[in-house]
Amino acid sequence: MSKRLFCGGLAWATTTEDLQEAFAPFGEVTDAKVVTDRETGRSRGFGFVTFTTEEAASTARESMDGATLGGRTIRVDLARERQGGGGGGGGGGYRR
DNA sequence: GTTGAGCGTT
Repeated sequence: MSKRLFCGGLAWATTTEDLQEAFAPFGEVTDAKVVTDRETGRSRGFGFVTFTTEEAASTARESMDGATLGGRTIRVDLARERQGGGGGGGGGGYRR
């Protein structure tokens, strides 16, 4: 099981390793990903980080939300579930 | 060579 966090407001230069390195000290990051445009390869300015425990995820969220990374203040929140079904929680209820 | 709230491609 793992907890996922959504990271927004990232600088265009922020990459997956930057996220992984930035969240690593808060817990064991099993997966990190900065969403880049599939066609241009440029960063979309947001990404996701997966932790092994919600405790690490919570600590990272409380510590990194509003923090500065790559020169820009980033936003950290509970990520939503891509697999339809779950959804809810985090940034705000929204259905798709 | 740009943009700035958000929730991702295999």
